[in-house]
Amino acid sequence: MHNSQRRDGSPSIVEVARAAGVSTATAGRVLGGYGQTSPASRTKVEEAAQRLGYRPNGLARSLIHGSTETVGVIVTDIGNSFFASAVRAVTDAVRAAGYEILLANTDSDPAAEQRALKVMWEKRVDGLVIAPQGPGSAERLRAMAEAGLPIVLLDRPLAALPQADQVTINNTACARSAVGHLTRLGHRRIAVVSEAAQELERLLDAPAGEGGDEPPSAARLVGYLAALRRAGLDPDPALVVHSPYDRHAAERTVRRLLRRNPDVTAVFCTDNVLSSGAVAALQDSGKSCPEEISLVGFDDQDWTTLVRPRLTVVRQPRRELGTAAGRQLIARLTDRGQARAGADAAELPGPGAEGTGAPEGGRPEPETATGERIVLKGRLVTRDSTGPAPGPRPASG
Amino acid sequence: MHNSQRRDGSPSIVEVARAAGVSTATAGRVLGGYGQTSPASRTKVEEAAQRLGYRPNGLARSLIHGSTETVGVIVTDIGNSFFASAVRAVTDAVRAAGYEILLANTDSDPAAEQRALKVMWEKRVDGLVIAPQGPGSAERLRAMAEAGLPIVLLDRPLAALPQADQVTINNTACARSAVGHLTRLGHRRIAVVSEAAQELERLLDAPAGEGGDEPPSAARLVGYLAALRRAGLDPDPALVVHSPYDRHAAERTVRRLLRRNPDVTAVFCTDNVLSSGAVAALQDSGKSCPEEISLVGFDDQDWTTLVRPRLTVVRQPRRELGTAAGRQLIARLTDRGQARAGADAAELPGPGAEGTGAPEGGRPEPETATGERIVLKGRLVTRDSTGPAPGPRPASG
DNA sequence: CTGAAAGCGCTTACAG
DNA sequence: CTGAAAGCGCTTACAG
Repeated sequence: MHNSQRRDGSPSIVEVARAAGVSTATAGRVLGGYGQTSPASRTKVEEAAQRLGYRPNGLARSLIHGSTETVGVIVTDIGNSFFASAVRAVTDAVRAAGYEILLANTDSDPAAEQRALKVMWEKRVDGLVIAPQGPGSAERLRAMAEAGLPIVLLDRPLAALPQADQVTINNTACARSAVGHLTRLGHRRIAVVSEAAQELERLLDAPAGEGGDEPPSAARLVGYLAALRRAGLDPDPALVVHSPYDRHAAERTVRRLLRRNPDVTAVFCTDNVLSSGAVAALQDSGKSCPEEISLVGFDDQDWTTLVRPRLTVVRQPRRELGTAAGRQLIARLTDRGQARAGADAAELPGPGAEGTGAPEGGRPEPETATGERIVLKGRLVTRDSTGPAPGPRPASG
Repeated sequence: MHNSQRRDGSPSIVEVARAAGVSTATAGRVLGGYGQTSPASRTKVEEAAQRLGYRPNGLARSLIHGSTETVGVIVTDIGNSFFASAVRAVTDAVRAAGYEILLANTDSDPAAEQRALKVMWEKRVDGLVIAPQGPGSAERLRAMAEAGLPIVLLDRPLAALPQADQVTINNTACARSAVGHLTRLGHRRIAVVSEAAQELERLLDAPAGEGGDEPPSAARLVGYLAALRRAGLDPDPALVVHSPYDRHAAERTVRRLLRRNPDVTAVFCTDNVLSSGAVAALQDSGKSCPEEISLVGFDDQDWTTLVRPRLTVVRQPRRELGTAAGRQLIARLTDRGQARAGADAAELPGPGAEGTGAPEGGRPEPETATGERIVLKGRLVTRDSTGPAPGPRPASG
């Protein structure tokens, strides 16, 4: 009456074995569905298990197998609609292969990231999908990567961690396309709202049109600069404004921008929360859109077709990003180091995928090989918030 | 060279013990931070652990302790902004107490829910926060509840599972307030878009003004009916329209509604995705809002102040809901069955909390006791999408 | 097909 | 303070 039930009320395999009159090995084989068992012991064990309310203990199983069928997913904020969509897709992709996810948010706090990594590692996740914070993340991830834990970087690359796979979108090209749209409409005073504005100096020196190793915000700023350059325009630091990652902060920032630079005729926002702040600021500014001022947002959220004018945006394939990341991780977990999720990603509806740097087999240690680079394509969706530049100046090619 | 490193490359406590020249018990005490250890062995063991790259195995620890410091969180869709916010808050609440979360989506599919529950149970989560599907969920959860697993129901009650705690909002009162606002503005032909429209018959017979045990959609419909009744209006089944949980479906539904019932002067939407569909439909209808038609949405999302007219909505405390659910679960996990998160919830900024049915201590078996009922308050936020009913009829009431 | 035994990596009484 | 031993719940060779 005291030792036949464990503390959590669930009997172990030895109780079931005893009740069924077989050894624990046989009970284990029946209940775990491995090895050989006779129909006779099968019925005895199953009946006993049923009667006692047996429930397998995944911890013991994982301890032996060395795998938990669980992957860690670390993002900055699951409350952000971008990550909500992406994580949903990651979940679906890995769950289809029988994996659960352990979720953590970092709010871009290195300490929180560190803590999440430590806990997940101790809980023995089989792999990791992570939207890293920045260069520091590479240091935090290195030991895990070197120990052979499959890691897929989501949305943000990490040049210092080449062995990890990464799934990103072509941010620079997207931004170039958005701003190119504006220059073709004749705009010459084009502002950009960016989280990476402080890095303008550095990015001005970046090789023309590249930004593959930059985080999204910086890569988009590179695209902005490239588009200006192509149109023969000089970047004006006063029009490259920084905003914290918060809608109301972005609203204040844009309001101030427009007040101080009345000649601005177009604004490009480099992500979803900055976009909503900019819409609010514009509505408040008294300027008509797109007649007096044009606006391009980032990330095609539902509300962008509900506001008036409908917002021209860069659409990024959020779900596909998550799907590709999840599939890539699964490929690593099953193919054991010879993964090529590039092929899988190419099956995705919208975006194409470009895998590069695939390790050609034969290397004994995949740890020293370089990970997949999967780049999904976003695209400009032109709607009503962008129009010809106002004033006498004619549109130029 | 072969047996000093495990398959995952991480040495176990016995390797560390050997390297440090102590017993595994002593090594365990140092590395696990329990028991008594001398400074001498502490340094020896720590040095060895450092050198070998020791990393504790949480599975073994959990197997012994009988707890995993992990809670399951099951929602219909983390991609939905409501759950994205709520889950974020749950995560923060439980993480503050040292717990991780295992996340699953069900898409309201009973089979998916069943599978998630099974896996989480086998992985030995210490507790569960779940937005259940409906009555079937009670059956699926019963065994776990009876085995003593703490369960907190998020957003949706489950009358058939009284032992679980539940955290909901006062949906009926919110809806009554929203529709009351419309009747006071003189509207008499008020439509409602609801996922629970098919249940109208049954709900018409519900005790006046109650809806505490109904899922949100039904509870809101009850509130709608109560508000009509109070205004002396008879509900018209033609104005209670069902829509699947999808923005575009909702848009079509509302368009059809308005076409067939040109005398409708107000529409109440009972959740966030239905609201965005309705806004789209209204914009498309050619009717001006609020002059010809008023609209009340549900769930105060960012975009509701970005559209014109700004949307009048019922604001629900999404984050607080998640926080209260997380705290309640933690209370159960630490207080061992004597939890009272009602007090905690009352500390939350906005909403008040009403705990009822708290079990008064002394009962030997908490399993037979009834769980907490925490009800958070939503409220109507009046903006520009609601105005006086058009036509000759004066406002009454 | 079946069972006794060893083991996954750690923790916990129990002696000393 | 320390170590030998047993044990958490399961799986895996190894004999039979």
